[in-house]
Amino acid sequence: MTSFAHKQLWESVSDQLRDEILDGRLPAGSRLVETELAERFGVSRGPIRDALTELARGGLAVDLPRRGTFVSSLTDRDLEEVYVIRRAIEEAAVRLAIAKADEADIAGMFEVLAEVEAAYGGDDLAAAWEADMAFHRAYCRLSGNGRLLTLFDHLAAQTVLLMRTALAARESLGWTPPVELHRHIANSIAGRDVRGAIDAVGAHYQYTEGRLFASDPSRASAPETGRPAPAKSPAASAI
Amino acid sequence: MTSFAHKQLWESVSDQLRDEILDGRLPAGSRLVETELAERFGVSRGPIRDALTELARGGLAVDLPRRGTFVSSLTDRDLEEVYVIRRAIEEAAVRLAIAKADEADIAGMFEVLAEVEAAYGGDDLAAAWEADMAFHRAYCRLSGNGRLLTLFDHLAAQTVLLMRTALAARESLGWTPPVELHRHIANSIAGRDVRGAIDAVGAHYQYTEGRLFASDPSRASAPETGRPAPAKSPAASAI
DNA sequence: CGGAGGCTAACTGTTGACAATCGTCATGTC
DNA sequence: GACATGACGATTGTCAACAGTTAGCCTCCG
Repeated sequence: MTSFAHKQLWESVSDQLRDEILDGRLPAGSRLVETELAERFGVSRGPIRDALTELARGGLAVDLPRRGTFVSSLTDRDLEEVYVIRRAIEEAAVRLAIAKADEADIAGMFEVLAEVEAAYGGDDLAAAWEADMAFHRAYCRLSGNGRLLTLFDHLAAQTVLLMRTALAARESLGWTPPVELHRHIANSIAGRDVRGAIDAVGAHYQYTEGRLFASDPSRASAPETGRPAPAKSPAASAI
Repeated sequence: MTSFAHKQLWESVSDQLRDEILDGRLPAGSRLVETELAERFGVSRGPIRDALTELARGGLAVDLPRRGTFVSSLTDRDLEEVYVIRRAIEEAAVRLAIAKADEADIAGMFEVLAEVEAAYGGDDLAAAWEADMAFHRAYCRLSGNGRLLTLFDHLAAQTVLLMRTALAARESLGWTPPVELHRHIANSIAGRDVRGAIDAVGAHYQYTEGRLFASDPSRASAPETGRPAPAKSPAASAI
């Protein structure tokens, strides 16, 4: 209860950089030079290195050994990877949430959902995405699985990053937010309908992926046959 | 092809420590003192810190700020968290593997499976676990999803760690390895039977969890009602 | 004019040292 | 006798500097 955890220096740096990356102030591909950041934040290179490691851990940056650290420039393929995992763990999350959440938890989830719908009604698309993630995060939290929650946080951050870079450019218009799909998920959880909730999550992702990859005909429904190099490092594909 | 990647110092340290943790030479709860390790490995504290960060990232160690780093001592609750996520992503993995794997991939998977069964026939339980993980890893790799694969690696390492510490003590006897469940998974993938493969993975986990938590009657089928503190850090529960 | 090779500058990987913090133990007080 | 308080030791967090490597540019040669 009491432990204020004495925020480490690198945490402040990491938080600040994460905000700038997700805000777009640090565009994808930007080089993050340790000495520059050290001077800018008024600390030594040590905490900067820790902060960059943390960003790389969350998928927002990639570290090329002896080359430097860069803001991740995620591709459609990366987003597909992220979505596969998000769908899998969110389906597990709603199953657990139904088993563990009490009425107060569910009421809180609906509050978040209302904020999402309000945000989509406004014209700040970035704020809407943030609220959208907060809703998904809500039932991941109700799963009571800490590992699942932090995993979701990492994946959500990567989702937001790509949303900003890729989607905003090409089809920010034809996009209609999946409000009724969200409500379907929430209602299924509230109604303790496991099958329905899992299907609702699946429907949500099917809709979203269909929307995102609509412009790429090669991914219509069949997966590509040729797999690229084994890629020991998962981030190697994204500079 | 050419890039030898010039293995960083911290990677060697991290690999060595990981082996020792999974071997049991570094028991759960052991304190990992930076200065000691620096002297032992003949390097400075910098690479040691990087190595410990990597271990913490994989869940094999926990870092208490200003207190030190310790080998994770995972609890049943941690194992349950791990298994929930493993089941979720492995179900997704087999789905993708069926879509993407060619015949050579599947033949390779069956080779690994044969090694697992041979290992379970022997008397080196640790080697059998390692082979077991290699089989699960095989179809995660066939998913073609790099993030999923590294996520699996982290979860598998935590599984092995807890297997050694907890399970070996209490019921290494009554344990019958799920060889037929493994073969069911492999056959379903080979037969391109998505539904069957997913169900086979589910059956495997249902069996394994039932075996592991059999001694804990409170977890028979109903989840616990009282949730502990929110636990901002997922590793906080495990010293 | 184009390309290969070497040179230079900049940055990361690593190191050793300093300082702040936490746990432990001893001491003193209620 | 139990609890609070203080000092000490050990360990981590942070810092500044050195060495090796990488990328970019410039020159030289064909």
